[in-house]
Amino acid sequence: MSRQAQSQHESSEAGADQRSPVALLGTFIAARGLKHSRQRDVIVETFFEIGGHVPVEALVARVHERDRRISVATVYRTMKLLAECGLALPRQFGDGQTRYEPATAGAHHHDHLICTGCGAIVEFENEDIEDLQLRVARSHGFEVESHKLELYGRCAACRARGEGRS
Amino acid sequence: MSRQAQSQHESSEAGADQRSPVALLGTFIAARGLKHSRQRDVIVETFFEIGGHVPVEALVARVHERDRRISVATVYRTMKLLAECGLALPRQFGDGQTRYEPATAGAHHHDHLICTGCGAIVEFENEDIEDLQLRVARSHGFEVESHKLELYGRCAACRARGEGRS
DNA sequence: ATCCATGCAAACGCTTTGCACCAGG
DNA sequence: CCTGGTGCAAAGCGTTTGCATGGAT
Repeated sequence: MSRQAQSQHESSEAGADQRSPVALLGTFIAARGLKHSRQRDVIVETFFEIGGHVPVEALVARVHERDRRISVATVYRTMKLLAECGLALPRQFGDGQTRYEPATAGAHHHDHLICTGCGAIVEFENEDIEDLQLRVARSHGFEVESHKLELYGRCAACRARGEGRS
Repeated sequence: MSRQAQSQHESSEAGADQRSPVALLGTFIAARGLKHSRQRDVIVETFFEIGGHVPVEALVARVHERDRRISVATVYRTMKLLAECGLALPRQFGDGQTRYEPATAGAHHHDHLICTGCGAIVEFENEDIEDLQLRVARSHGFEVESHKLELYGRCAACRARGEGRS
C-alpha cells in the first residue's frame, strides 16, 4: 500500500537488493571480518526456502534433511547472526519457542493473524491501526519504538471444516 | 459474563463481586471440591497486594518475605488455579517469563504500553483499534477469538530523564 | 479416613555456553 | 598461521511433575 514502485525493470533479473540471501549474508560476514562456512550456507538456504515463520526446531529438522551433522547450536548461532544482519526477524508468539521470519529488503513492519485451529500464520499491514496506536501511546506520554499485534482466531478453512467448534 | 447474580442480599455489605480475592477463591475452591490452605491464602493475598503485572519470580520473592517455606511449585500451581478461576490473567510478553495480572470482576479486555526504559507497564483500552482488528481479520477470513497488542516505547519520565537516548 | 495440597528434587523444553578441535582467510 | 566456526555435551532458565508426606474436610 505505501510501498512505492521504484523501478520496473529491476525485478526482471536480479535487482539491487534482490541478491540471494546467502550472497547478502556473505557481504555482511565479510564486512564484519567473519568467516564463511558450509553449514551457514545450508542453514541460510534452508531458512529462506521455507520462507515462513519457522520455529527453530522445524528449521533444524529441515536442515538435517540436507546434513545430519549440523548441530542445533550452529542453527541457533546462525539464526542469531541472521537476525543481527537484519535478514531474519525473531518472533515470540505465546508458545515458548522462537520463530524466525525472513526479512526481505523492502519489507514493512506487519502484524500477524494466527489460526488457533491449524496454526496458519497470515501477515497483514494496517496503517489505520498503527496510527491509532501512535495516538493512544502519545496520550499516555509514550513514544512508541515498536509494537506487537497478534490476532488469534480461526481461519476460513478451519471454520468451514468444523462449524461447531471442537 | 456468564455468571448471573444468584442471590441479591449478598451484595449489600461487601458487593457481589467485590469480595476479597481470598474469599472469592474460597468460593471457587469449595465449588470444585478442592481444599483450602494457608499457603494459598498467602500467595493470593500477596498477589493482589502487588496488583500489577507480576512476574512469577517476583511474586515468589514477595511471598517468601511472608513465609520462606512456601515453594516455587506451590506458587506456580496457585497462580494456575487463579487463572482457571478467572481471578488472574497470564501474560506473555517477550521476555520469556510469565506475568500474572489481577483480573478484577468488571474489567474489560485491555492492552499494554511497555516502557523500554524503566519497564513500566500501562494498560489501555481502545475500541477503535479493536474494531479495526475485527475488520482486518474478517477481510482475511478469520474470526478473532483473542488478541494481543503491546506497544513498546519510552514513557514520559524516561524520555525526560535522558533526552538523547542512551 | 479420604483426598487434596505441599515441598522437594528431578525432569522438562528451549536456548546458550565452555571447550577442544576444525577450517577459512 | 590466526581467528572464528563447529560439534558435543553440559549448563541455564523458567516451568512442570512424580512422589512421599502433611493437612483440610
